[in-house]
Amino acid sequence: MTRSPGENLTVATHRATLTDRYAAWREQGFDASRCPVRNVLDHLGSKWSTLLLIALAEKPMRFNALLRDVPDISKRMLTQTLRDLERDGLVARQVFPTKPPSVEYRLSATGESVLGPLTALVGWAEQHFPEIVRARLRFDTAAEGGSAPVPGETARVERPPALAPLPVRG
Amino acid sequence: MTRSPGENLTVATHRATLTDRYAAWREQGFDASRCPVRNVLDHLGSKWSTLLLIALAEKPMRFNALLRDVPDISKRMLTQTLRDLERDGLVARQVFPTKPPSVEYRLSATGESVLGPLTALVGWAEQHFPEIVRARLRFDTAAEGGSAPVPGETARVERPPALAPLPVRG
DNA sequence: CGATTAGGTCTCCATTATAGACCTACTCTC
DNA sequence: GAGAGTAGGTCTATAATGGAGACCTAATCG
Repeated sequence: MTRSPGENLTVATHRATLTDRYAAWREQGFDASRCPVRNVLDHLGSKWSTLLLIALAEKPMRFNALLRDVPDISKRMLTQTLRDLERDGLVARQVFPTKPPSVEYRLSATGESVLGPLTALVGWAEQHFPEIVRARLRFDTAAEGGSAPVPGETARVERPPALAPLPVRG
Repeated sequence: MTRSPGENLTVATHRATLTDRYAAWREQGFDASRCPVRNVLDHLGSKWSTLLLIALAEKPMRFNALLRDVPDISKRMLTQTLRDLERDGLVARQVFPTKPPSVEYRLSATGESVLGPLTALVGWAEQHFPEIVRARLRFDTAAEGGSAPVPGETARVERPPALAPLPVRG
């Protein structure tokens, strides 16, 4: 489990773990209400959730502080995302009886527990970001410079064809 | 870094890391094109991406195999999600010149490298799933059983008011 | 009295997701 | 050689979601 440079072994382990989990979900008919990926990760993956969790990782914050801190978010989305996070128990909302009542949001224990996986993912994203940008450029220029910019083209075989021919029929 | 039960120390580390990263993004004006969270994680978090990555973690698959395997996905979304993943370089698309040309999708090296963080996140999701379900129930019943089911209610202060009074004004 | 702050809600429009019909090319069956 | 089936999609029409910004309530400041 120590992050050695030879990741092949750990990749195999992850593969196995995920395959196993996936099989289990399948067996349950992929019931959305029982599949953690569809149930939990969908929320986490939404545009603002991660950003808010990271913002709140530093310290508890009030509504308008978050609004200022996460520049492009609208009030509506902030409210809704915070509600979702609160509903899932990742964020706790606390109202203080000040003259205009102030509301503070903070990570719950559960919310803190997600920081680990989240850090791993953010680390991955930062590490592979240049690579991904390059891939996008390649893809986009390939799409433009392809055989024909005509949009009505079906089944174009752009990339070098084959290695293992795959059975022609099932 | 060894997953000991006393996670407080590691939580502090993650907190620090994320806070640090967040500050860096802020300094760059949160430019979306430079922020890995907004740029990369958004894609990964989309409804189908994770599921497809997990499906492909097991073995390369063809279009219709994926369509059958991930039951609720529509053709259009499968196409689009695969394109996105291909564009980001996480998935490689390979066309075989069989009689009806067949297309195989497989994880690229980059795609494999995300399995680690992904496994961590999936593990977290499965581990905390019951907890989250409970939180949701609590939240939903609290919302229903609240003072009034009338939808036109503003600024309700449902939860027990205060502890630290927070400065009344900035 | 009018302006400002806090913490939202509400409405409206634009974007995105989804289902499902359709298409092309080929093979197999009869 | 007509019709059905398979592979890998595209296209269209509609439903759901996202986002900008107006609006609301209560209190305090000038």
